[in-house]
Amino acid sequence: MITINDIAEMAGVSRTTVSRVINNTGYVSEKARRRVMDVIEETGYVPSQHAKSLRTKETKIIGVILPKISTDTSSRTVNGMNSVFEDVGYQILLTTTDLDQQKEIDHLRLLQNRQVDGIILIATNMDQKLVDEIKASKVPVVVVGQEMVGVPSVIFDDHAAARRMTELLIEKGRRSIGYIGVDEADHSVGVQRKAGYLETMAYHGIEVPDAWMGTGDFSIDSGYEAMARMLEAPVKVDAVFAATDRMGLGAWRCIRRHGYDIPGDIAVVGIGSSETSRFIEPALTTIEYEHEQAGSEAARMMMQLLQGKKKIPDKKVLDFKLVERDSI
Amino acid sequence: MITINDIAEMAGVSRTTVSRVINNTGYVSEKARRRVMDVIEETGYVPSQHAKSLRTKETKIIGVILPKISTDTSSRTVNGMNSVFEDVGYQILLTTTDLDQQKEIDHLRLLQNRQVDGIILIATNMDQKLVDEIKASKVPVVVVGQEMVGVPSVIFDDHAAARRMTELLIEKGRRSIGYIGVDEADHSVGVQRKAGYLETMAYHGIEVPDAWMGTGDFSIDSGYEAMARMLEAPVKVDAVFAATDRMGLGAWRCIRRHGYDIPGDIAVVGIGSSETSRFIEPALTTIEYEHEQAGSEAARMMMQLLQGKKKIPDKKVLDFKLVERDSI
DNA sequence: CTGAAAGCGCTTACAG
DNA sequence: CTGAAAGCGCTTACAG
Repeated sequence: MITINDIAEMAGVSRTTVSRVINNTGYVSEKARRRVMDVIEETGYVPSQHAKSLRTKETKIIGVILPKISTDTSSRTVNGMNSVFEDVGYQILLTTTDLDQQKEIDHLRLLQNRQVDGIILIATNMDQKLVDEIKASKVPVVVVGQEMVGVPSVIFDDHAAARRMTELLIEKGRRSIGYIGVDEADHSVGVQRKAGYLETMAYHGIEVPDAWMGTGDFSIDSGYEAMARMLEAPVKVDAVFAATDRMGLGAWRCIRRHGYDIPGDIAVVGIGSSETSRFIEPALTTIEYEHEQAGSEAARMMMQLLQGKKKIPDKKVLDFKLVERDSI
Repeated sequence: MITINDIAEMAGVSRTTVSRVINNTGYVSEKARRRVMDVIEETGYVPSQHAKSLRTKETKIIGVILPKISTDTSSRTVNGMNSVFEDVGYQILLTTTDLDQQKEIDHLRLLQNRQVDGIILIATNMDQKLVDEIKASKVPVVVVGQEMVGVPSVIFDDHAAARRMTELLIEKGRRSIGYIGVDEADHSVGVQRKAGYLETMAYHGIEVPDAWMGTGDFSIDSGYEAMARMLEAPVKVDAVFAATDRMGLGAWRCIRRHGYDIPGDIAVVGIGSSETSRFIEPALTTIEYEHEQAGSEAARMMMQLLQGKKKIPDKKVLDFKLVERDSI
């Protein structure tokens, strides 16, 4: 392996000078600079990041913790982060938790050991242990997807989105609107979306029997099953609002399998704007979140944190877009 | 920051001893070990990976170059790699090329500077410059998705898959089978799949007019457009084979929009087994590749390379599965 | 404008 | 079983 010492020797200067031309810092005579450049060019020398990091305490690597890599949401978010980090010469070190809460904490530690400059966590819960771990972090942490007080976060307005969607259903003349949610450990999806739905129903004076409230686990199948149970409710629903598109897809399929018409008998809506939801006929009405934007916002926040800007906003709430299609 | 020296001092031993207990190497008395362990425990000390890497020349990080992160294929492949790397304490450093060929080369270099232990490249082409760069790499490289002579690769049998799919269509009584492919720079998808189709057609003595051969760019829209052109061919097709599910989806939609029945008038098949292809009605007949397996195989190959095993297989060809559904 | 020297936090022969 | 010392490849005051 070729080192800075080799270059110095070949160029007939000290390694201090080589370092200076590499980093474009301090004074170097044009003649010396040229000689060094030439040698670097012909040897293909590249400085060791480790040696550099050891000295500077900087790695230009951002650790990213994902709940699951194989999802459209994750990949779009990472894509957004990548677009800003790339421009500033940062890279991403990815880890996945596979929805294991303990792993979120493990990876938080692991990444710090890797001496990443910062960590972006795509969060699915707000467990107190997790929050503690984040606050104890030696490097800046930005959270995406869940609002954590005291931690810079990028979130979607789940509450407003759910309200808006429920309103839409009511505007369209639906009254008996069922809901398929998820566990409340997930504050954004489990709590906020449900609250938006419930509040809007209450606002319009519509009572919601228990049988209209289903719970799934994000999967298509769980949406199917929740819907199947809902179809047996004593008071029939004329619409169903699934907290995610995938569960909405399951409900959609279930409704058709049971011989009902969409939207004639039952309207179906979701949140997430997946490709499949757009492609089926009738296409699913949904809410579109800009995950790329969430990623790039998180990255921008991280850069500000890294630049020592103290006064960065504690949270950034992203907009959503209602996508009205045939299922309604 | 707390270092090995602090631990040594607090435990009343030399840092050599601390290093020994951390790495579980050499002799350490039980008493000393315990003292060191205790101090590490209570201080929460973690060794600096950079200092360690600087000495050992090992980083336990594998660089992964992806053409595009926002695709099902990419994420499943990374998932597969992750599952094996995780067990052996390796992590993944991700970069994306966004289908820019120059970036593939740039990232290959960039990752070496990061002193990754190895690089896995999900390849979309076999440009000679790229091959040269790979062969010049200081660290082991494994390629996924394209066969590169002299470079350990994990590939799918695209040729056999396309043959099998064409055969199936013919078994079902179709003769006028159109094809929607992609640019030949992509050897696997562009060349191999088309060859499989063409050979099977020739084997059965079916002539293929130019108007049956379309080209897209992997997108749904490009499949739609290629199909639209094909529908105007003087000799009508009674089936269409798209080289990817996404283009197949476009063709599927185009056929229906033009008032034809699937599979009554025209059968549609693809390759890739995407979620949407499963969900539409009639569901798309397709070929399923095990991307997770491709990822884990690549990771295993990498580990063997890293362990200095010289005699690893030059390539690993993965199996495929025919998924017959209603579109045929 | 340039270089000698110290130091970043580790590991590893070597000597005891 | 243990420690002193050298060295990994860099950067950065400091002195000239």
